[in-house]
Amino acid sequence: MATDPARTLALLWRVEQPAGTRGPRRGLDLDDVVARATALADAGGPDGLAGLSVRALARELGVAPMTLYTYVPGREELAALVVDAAYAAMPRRDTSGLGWRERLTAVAEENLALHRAHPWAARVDPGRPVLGPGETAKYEHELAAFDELATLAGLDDVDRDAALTFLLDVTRAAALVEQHTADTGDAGAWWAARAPVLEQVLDPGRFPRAVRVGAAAGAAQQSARDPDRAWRFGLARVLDGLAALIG
Amino acid sequence: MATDPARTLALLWRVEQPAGTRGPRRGLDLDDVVARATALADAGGPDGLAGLSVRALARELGVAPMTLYTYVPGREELAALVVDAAYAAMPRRDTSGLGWRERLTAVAEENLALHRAHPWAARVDPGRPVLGPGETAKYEHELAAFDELATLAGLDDVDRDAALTFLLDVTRAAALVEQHTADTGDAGAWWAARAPVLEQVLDPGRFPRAVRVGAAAGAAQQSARDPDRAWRFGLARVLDGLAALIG
DNA sequence: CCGTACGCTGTACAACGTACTCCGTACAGA
DNA sequence: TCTGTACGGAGTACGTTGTACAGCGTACGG
Repeated sequence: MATDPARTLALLWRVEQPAGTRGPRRGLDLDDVVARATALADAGGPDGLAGLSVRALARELGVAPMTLYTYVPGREELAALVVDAAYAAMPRRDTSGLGWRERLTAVAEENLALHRAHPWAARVDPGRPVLGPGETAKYEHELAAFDELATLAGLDDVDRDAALTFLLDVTRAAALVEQHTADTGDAGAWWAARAPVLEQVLDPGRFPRAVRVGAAAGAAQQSARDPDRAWRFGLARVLDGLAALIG
Repeated sequence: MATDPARTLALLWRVEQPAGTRGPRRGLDLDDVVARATALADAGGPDGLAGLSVRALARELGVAPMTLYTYVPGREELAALVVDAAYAAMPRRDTSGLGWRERLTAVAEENLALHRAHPWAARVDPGRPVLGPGETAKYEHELAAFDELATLAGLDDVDRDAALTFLLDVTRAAALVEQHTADTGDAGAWWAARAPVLEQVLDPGRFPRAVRVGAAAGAAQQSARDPDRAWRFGLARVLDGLAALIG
């Protein structure tokens, strides 16, 4: 694999070289390839993007595996395209004019919706930016939501970025927990399979808080009444923490 | 693979059935296997745990690949053992008696140290608890750091868990960003490889904030002066957000 | 009308996890 | 002391992965 960053970026932004007109016409469209890959990843559950295989995608597209390599340099670049396309497809509420708390809440909700639509998105390494058009548009939109807060709190650009990262981190983490409880399905079965060993081993004398709090948190997460209490807790804490920056 | 949760838990807690005394003695120690696996994962960088292979570990231990399957049911369980061992090995400062801000800061710093020692630890899915002795001890220790805050703010057990999750999420996210800038190594080279395309494509008219803030944040992360500013920002926000719960 | 650039594919290789089968060891019971 | 058997370990093999390479056929530029 080349893994040439410039080539990957050119692919993401669709600024490939003209690609001479000789030979047979392409049978596929890059956007179709990415759309099908996204569907496959979605079908693959939380690890759908990691589990996305070139061969499976080729089968889906009715094409030989190696054919995909004329569209995309390799698996890694394909994943980047899928991620960026998901970012590009996010609905972005126009919240200009609203208060900063509402704007930040909207951003958080949009990201929560993303993670619900594409469970694998929560496993994308946030430390490795894709720098594609989708991610850039998302970044621009979300930074705009901080306009009022940045003014009120006197945030410079570095802090504005940190504040956004802060908000997204908490949202992603909440999505991961939510997915786990959803995957678990029958919560009783999950615990039932583990209880025999845990009862033998989780000594309330050694781990008083862990046993008590773990049981409470586990029960709360699985209660249908309050599925996203941790999420709302985190969001409220984020907003309060940022509010403390204001004068 | 069996992937029997009870078997995995028994393995983690070392409460395997006695295992009759017939036949040759075991040539390896499970703890050694896990220690070597940890070393291999550490050497593998950020994706070291995902990239840890049974064959490579067997080679390292001077043993046939299949031999490892008499110690561990499969790759997944091996990974769980590695993770739990890393949690178990974390130094845990005794901060009882200190103020809650100091105690929470200590917890955050311990986790940051973990992520620095084992970059792969930041990629462990926090939604899928391992429930081993290491994780349990870590959980107990960290919950204890919230004792004073829970009293002052009237946190119930569910909120206490959520608050801890909140703190750890922000820490993990900061570690991921830090790792990225560390991996990047020569920051100039990273940007240089991407600049030609980005300059062509990042229109400051379309993405005014993204271009401006992105540049500032990128520069700040790579400045040696202020490597963990985002981390301290996040931690301060967490503490302020939690402080708002008091009275 | 040809040469050539290009889309596409079949084959092949290295690496992976792990199921199955066998071998030799060393203890339990006689 | 002898023997049956439980058990640790290893060799082989299968199906999977990403992708390098070489060839084939198509359709346009000259």
